[in-house]
Amino acid sequence: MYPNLEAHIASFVKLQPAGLEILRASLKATDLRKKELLFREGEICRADYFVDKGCLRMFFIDDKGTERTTQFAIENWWMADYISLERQTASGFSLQAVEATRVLALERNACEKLLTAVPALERYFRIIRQRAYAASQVRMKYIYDFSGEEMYRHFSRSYPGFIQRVPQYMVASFLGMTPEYLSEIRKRTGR
Amino acid sequence: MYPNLEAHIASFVKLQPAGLEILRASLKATDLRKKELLFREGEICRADYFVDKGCLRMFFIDDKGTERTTQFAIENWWMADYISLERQTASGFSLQAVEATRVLALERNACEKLLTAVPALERYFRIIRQRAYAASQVRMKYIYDFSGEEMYRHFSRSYPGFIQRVPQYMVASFLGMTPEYLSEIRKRTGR
DNA sequence: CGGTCTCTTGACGGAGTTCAAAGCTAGTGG
DNA sequence: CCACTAGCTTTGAACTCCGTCAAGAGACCG
Repeated sequence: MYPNLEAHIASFVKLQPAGLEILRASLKATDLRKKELLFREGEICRADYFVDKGCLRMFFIDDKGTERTTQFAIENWWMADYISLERQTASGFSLQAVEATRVLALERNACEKLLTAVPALERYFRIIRQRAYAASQVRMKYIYDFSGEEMYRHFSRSYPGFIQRVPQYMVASFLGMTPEYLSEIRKRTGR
Repeated sequence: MYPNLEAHIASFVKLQPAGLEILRASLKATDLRKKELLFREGEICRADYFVDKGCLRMFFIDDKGTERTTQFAIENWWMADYISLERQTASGFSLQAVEATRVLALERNACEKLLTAVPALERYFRIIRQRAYAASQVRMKYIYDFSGEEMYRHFSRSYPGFIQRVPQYMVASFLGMTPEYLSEIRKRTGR
């Protein structure tokens, strides 16, 4: 039914057929066109989204009206504003498809019920969240440690090909710099 | 036995007496003096640490030899380098007591066994990790959005009193600036 | 009290931003 | 399938925030 997600879960915990059924019933598959939004700044994040195919980004608009991309999510990543999702309060972010994207949405109430019915998934999400947090610890270190140029070099080495998938101004805002400056760096470092 | 941690867990999940016993047996309480290290950059993070009393910080040394503080943890927070902990590889961080601190250490193997024996704790840690991750999403937003001066104002409003607990150069490095510049900001904004 | 750690001050420099304008590219409709 | 347009990228000059360096003033601990 959802081979990518099911394989992903299976690599962490073993589900009973009954559990798998409940999981499938808890999800809603949605296809998004390029630039389509799952929710907008000020709205509530209603689900945790698994990227089945494609790419999502999280961003907000700063006081000067510029978009600032804080995260990307590609295949096999979950993405949500977890504060907005937990408390059902207005989100400070927007969630958008960077390209044509298929997501599996696990809505808040469905998630609660799912975890009660299939406790083995608590373990799956515990591990997933721990890894996401670990990744953000490392990323924080890069932000503290690297200059703009080092950030770009690190990023383009770690995710070669991803650069082609995303417009450069989004990469720039993700790296915490202006598109103009990224352009200058790319000229210096030879694309 | 460990009233702070046990109350903290109880606010999320209900443990059976037997589970509580196993939990207690899995922990090691350690008292640290000011500046004492739990592990050093290049060593392995062997446990997840719960701050029972006091304050920890995570930091690394940048290429110029300057300490950069990436996180603080106070009472009722867990702290670890989760990549080093999961893979048992060398950590890119050091973990240090900012003041006299009492931690409860949950070592990696003990943690594995504990979670197998008491699956209800998977839920506790899933929620805790999700909140930690949510906090890092918000923090990331501040980092993208705020100037140095705004970061300081936000920080000193959000955690009044914490400033007094921690030397200023650690606050500066946490805010991503030099002590000299923080000093200048404090002069401008009236302490 | 003496020495080390911490905080402050000020002059200077550089990484990165801002603004404006021109060149490209890709998607869209005819 | 081409032409047009809107959006993306590049360039360059002026500017600014913040880091660097160096030196002095406190403050804390033995």
